[in-house]
Amino acid sequence: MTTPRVLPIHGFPGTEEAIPFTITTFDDLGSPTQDALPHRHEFYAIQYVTGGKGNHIIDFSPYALSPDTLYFISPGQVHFGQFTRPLEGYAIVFLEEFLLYPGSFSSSIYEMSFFHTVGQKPVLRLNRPDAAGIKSHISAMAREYSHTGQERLPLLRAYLYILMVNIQRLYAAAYPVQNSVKETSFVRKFKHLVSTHCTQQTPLETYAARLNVSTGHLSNAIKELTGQSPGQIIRREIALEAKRLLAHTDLTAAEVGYRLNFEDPSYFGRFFKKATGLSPSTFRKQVRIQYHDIVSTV
DNA sequence: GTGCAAGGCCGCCAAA
DNA sequence: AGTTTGGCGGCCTTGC
Repeated sequence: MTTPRVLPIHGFPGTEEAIPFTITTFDDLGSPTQDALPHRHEFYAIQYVTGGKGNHIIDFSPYALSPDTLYFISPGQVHFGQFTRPLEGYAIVFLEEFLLYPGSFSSSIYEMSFFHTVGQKPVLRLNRPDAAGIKSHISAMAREYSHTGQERLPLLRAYLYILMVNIQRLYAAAYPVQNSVKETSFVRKFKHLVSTHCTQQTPLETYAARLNVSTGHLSNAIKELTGQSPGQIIRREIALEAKRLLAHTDLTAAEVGYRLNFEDPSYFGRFFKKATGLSPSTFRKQVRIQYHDIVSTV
């Protein structure tokens, strides 16, 4: 198997209608080969798995697939599946703007702690009664999706919102944190901004301006809530992007560095080693052995 | 919010 | 050839 030269980025799947929202079963999704290759999305995805066997690898962490489990993929995350039995269940995908349509709810995607997770897994295993509730809600969503008429759009938005608030409650119970939703949503918003801007050299003031706070407040708040300085978080995100490119492309280490705005390959090497404990080329070898193992042991 | 000093980051160079 | 390590210094970030 040859490594693709570039890492695929999937835009919103083409639909006959204009709304950035779809719900499908994995059967209807067609070629599972697409999901078996490392790729990333511009959209959010909630996967409700009811059957199938294998592993789902999200940004280098493998998660065994099991029934009655939800998987949350945020924009930019590199993921792929290794299936020995095809997936069963639903995939719900949407863009953030779907929640922000005129007349929609004022809530923000960043209030959902299962997207842009801060330390927690992007996975939620449901117990039997919770799974039944989520499943019937998603089934109702899928039915509404196949309808036509004016009420469809507001209903789908409402269904999605209620689904996410319900998931949020279960997720918060599974992964308790001490900070409030408002505080952690600020962190998630910052981290998402960082993940989309870290490949350019973006000064701290730009992030602060986007978040409508001063640089001083940004530094203090992020340090307070995460224990890390903004700079540390930015560098961690850059290191993650470097890992993605090393693992999934044929770019040389120096080229990966250039892409991430490192003028000097030698400094990039030192940066990467400090962040991950491994040199770029050792990481590349190691992760490919790991993935090969996952492929062959499943 | 402002100022300042210490430390860490980042780029240049050499060498293995 | 490309990668990795190390020294050196300007300058940005951090934390008081």
